[in-house]
Amino acid sequence: MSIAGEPGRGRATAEMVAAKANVSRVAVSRAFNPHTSLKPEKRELILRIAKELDYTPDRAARALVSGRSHLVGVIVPDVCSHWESQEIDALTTALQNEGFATLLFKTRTDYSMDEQLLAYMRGFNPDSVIAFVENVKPKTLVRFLGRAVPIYVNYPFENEDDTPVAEPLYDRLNVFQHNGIDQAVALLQGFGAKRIAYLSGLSKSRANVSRERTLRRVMRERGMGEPQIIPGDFTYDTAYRSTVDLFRIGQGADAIFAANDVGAFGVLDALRHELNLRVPEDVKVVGFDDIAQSHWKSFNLTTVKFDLDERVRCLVRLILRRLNAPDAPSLEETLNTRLVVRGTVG
Amino acid sequence: MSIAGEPGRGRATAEMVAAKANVSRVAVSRAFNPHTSLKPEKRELILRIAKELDYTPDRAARALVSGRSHLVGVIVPDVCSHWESQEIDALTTALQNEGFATLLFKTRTDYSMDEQLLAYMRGFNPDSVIAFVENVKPKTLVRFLGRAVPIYVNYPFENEDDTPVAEPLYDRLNVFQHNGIDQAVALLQGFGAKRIAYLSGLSKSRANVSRERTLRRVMRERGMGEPQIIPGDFTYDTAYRSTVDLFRIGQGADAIFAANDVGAFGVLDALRHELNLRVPEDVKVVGFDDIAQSHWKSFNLTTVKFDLDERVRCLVRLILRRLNAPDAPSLEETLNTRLVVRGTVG
DNA sequence: TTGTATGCGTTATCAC
DNA sequence: GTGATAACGCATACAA
Repeated sequence: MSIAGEPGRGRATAEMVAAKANVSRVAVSRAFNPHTSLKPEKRELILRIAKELDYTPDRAARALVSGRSHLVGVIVPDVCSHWESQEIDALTTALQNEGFATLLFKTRTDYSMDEQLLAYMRGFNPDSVIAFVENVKPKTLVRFLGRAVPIYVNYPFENEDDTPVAEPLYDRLNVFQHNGIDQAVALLQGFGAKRIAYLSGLSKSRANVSRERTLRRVMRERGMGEPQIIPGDFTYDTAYRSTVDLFRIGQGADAIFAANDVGAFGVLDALRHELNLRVPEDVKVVGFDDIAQSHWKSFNLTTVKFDLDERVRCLVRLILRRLNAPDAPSLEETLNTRLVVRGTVG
Repeated sequence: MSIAGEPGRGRATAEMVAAKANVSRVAVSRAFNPHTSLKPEKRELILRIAKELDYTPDRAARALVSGRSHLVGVIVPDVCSHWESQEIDALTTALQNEGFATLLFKTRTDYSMDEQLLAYMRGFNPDSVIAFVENVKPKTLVRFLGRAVPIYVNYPFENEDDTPVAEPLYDRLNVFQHNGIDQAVALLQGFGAKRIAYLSGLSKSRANVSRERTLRRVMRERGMGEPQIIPGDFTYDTAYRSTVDLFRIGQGADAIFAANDVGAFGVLDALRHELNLRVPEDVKVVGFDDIAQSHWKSFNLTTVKFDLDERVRCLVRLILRRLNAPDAPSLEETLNTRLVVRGTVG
């Protein structure tokens, strides 16, 4: 079972393949780079021998000379948060299909991201970086990226000056939340809800702030007054406590719009198991995200949905476009939201 | 467009730092490798200049010559499956602290893993690989790993010949499930359960087979006869359907032991919302994993727990031990389970 | 179409 | 303790 070159441990190298195929080392390199010119039969031969020897080009070496690591850094505060884990999953699959690998970096859950982590990350030379964190300014991030251009998932505010800034360069996925929120409020209104409470997410989060502002505007447009804001941080436990407080200490509400699905679960459990209220008869509940659990019978949650697959496609497209045109000005993609109606409003 | 030597785009190199600090390029390299000998003041100076220039050693170049990529490959079928996402999260944090980055690879959910993915992964030259998949034999995996030694999470069977095999070399984390299962069955027995059903996980899964066998043995030892096996695949939906079938078509049960927590959630929802049975009065339920959701009020699940932190520590220890002794024989670590008692048994 | 020569940024091996 | 020099494995400009 031993072969010339002995690839038992320590991988086969291009040189070994070249030797066995009676070609030059360069030919082997070319065989693995589709756009180069090489006689088809020769390429075929080389690829066959390579397979025999279990040879794959070393990406570290390739990265060194080509300046492409084929690594995409993903910075997350929490891998196991439901929405993010679904997004990482889909993103990894999509990137894999394009020949990239996902490199995971974890920040602290409080959204802080120190320069040490950034410097550490840069050492791996990612071709691109997707930041799920929101507290780090592009200006800071860019310093640590070498040639990579960061991608931000952006939740545009109402009335915000949105002209792209030239410096520093970063690409954006703009997620417009208006449609879904408007549909949700219309549904609530149609079922007679008057007093709507908004269970906030982390106050630092742009996604949260944007949701709250949009909700405010939509309700105003529909002549429904102001939503009552109750404190939250995207977690189940806080949502649970806040809901109990809203009804035990505060004035209660006809409907609760939660900043995310997991928070909505906490709301539901508090309403049903602690406050003995019926959903949707006594209180209606709407979430945000449409994570996989939302269709579970315990929750059966009406929620504002992102299209995950479309979202991932946008991100991958941004990466590829940027790699094809490293000097292009700021790139953008756009995504919308829509309402998924289940059992918690009615 | 941009000026070379300027750290704006295109990172600073060791040479630039050397020039600015008036030292040799080699000194810069040494400054970043703690165990090398360098006059402390000199090291300090270099590190300061490096910080000024935002310099970090390029890991691709370093990997090329040192043979260490500081990349740990993690192969998962499903990032968003609850237990795995928690494990990936903890693992990434732990690895990051040791200077490694997590490289994510996704297999198909059906546990298949083709050689194309393996070859692809190997190109990145991971220092170590942790396989959460169970259908790939070490013998196959090793072919694609170069110098890395794979780590398997192993669920030893009862009465299994467990002498480590010399060839191929791989390291193992042995998870003994007996303690937790025994405690769970004792609790069920203490509360008078006689007919226990086991909601199976994927039948191909070693973890599942081991759980089932251990449950069988524990029940036999306690004079409780055989468990009834109902089909499952670790998902909520299948668990839900199987539970309904068990009571509508089959004979029902006093208690259901689910192969994982998510399955147990499906069981709970089916019992309460579809079959109008009370838990734990009519039917008792036990899960496996103790994921974060299990303490949620909707579920409040009694479950067999792995200690996640301990598990991650074991994995990291295996990686470090192996890197320190690449030629050592098969390494092992051991982990136990225990019962977490909540509200679904009583 | 093919081969030769060079360089990518770093660490290891020697000398001193 | 320090510096020159040689790898590491690959891709590309250039010459043939």
